[in-house]
Amino acid sequence: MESLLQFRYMIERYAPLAESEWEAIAEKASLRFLKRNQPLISLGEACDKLWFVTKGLIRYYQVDRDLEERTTCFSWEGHFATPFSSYLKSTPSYEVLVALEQTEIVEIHREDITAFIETIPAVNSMYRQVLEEAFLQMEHLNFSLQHRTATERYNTLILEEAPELLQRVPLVHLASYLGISPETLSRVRAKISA
Amino acid sequence: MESLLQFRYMIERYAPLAESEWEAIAEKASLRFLKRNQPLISLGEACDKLWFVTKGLIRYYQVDRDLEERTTCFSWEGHFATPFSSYLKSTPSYEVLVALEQTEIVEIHREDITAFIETIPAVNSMYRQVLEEAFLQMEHLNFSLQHRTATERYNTLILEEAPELLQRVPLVHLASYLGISPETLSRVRAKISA
DNA sequence: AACTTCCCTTGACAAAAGTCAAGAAATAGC
DNA sequence: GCTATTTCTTGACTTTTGTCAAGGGAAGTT
Repeated sequence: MESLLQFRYMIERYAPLAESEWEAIAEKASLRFLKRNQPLISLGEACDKLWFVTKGLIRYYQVDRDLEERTTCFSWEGHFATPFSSYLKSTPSYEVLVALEQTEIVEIHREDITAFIETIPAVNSMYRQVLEEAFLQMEHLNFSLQHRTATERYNTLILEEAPELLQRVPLVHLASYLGISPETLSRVRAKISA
Repeated sequence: MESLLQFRYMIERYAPLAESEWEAIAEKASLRFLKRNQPLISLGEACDKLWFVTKGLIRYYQVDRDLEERTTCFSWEGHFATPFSSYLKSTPSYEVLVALEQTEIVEIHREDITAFIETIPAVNSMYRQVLEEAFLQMEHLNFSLQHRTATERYNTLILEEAPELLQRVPLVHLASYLGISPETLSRVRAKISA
């Protein structure tokens, strides 16, 4: 499917768009292509764009005190990708977003999106609801991290809820996302398949 | 301070309210008082109200498979309190909100708030920004749970960022919130003060 | 195809955290 | 002020997870 259209359908999942509204949005939206391992935003850059992934997969990570990369999140086709704190507060990003695969992205400047949120009800509604859903997702992840063992987290967060990540993300990064070492993840997997 | 006014100030932190707008809101808002240990919402109840705490402290927990209470969150004066999933989706709540102290709350029906979000720009703006801030908070908690040890979590999440909880919340619940056993928390504290 | 790099697993051991049980200390409620 | 209850700590032990190190295998690049 044409990539811009994917973004239109995303908005219209929440409320219909008038043709003129869509044209206004499409005019401000541009496409961006990333190669494997290419960063979408690097450490310390400020982010003034909103991104929507139409193809491919983005990994989020922070560089920790010990210089290790700590993976915090993934975004793939059909989802937004943004270093949210930097986007909202116009501060240097402490997280890096990098493509794990060839990735295609719809990009819109924050000022344009902000304007659309004010003027286009469908965008307002979409923005609010995407935020609400992301919040619930996050609550879910939180509970898992607070109160579940490594094995349980792997089972629910990966095997049940995002099995496609297994094919697309190196296990080191999944381990980091689950808050465990790669070796522990390896053993968890060995025990399950035994 | 008069409690309803606290709620008004909350909204006006984000954008000014016309007097007529505030009157419309005040008319729909009511006060509610909870004694220590009194639930604000119980397991399986659906939530169709939004709550704002003006005095006191609310603990959130879920009852797990092993019948243990897993604490997930706290809300105190100046913050909203809501079983967000139940509130948004009108589904039975899987979390319980209970007062840890004598607590005073501003209550507004969801339909009224929804209407105000549509019609009063300040409420729209406040709602969106409170959600955004809560999301950032959650990201922060998440990172801590994913990538920090028990001791580090206690240091940052409690000692640095919410020390007043120490005086107000039994350590069992703080331990659960940090994703560790009460014994471990006790040892962490012993090691720190040594 | 050969080479390099990255990825994953496994073993041995160390460290961190959980569990069970007992008792001390603090607190709520009368 | 007293009592019953809750809360917190500590010890001994178990389980889980992390760390270090080595090796095999897959995948990307030239």
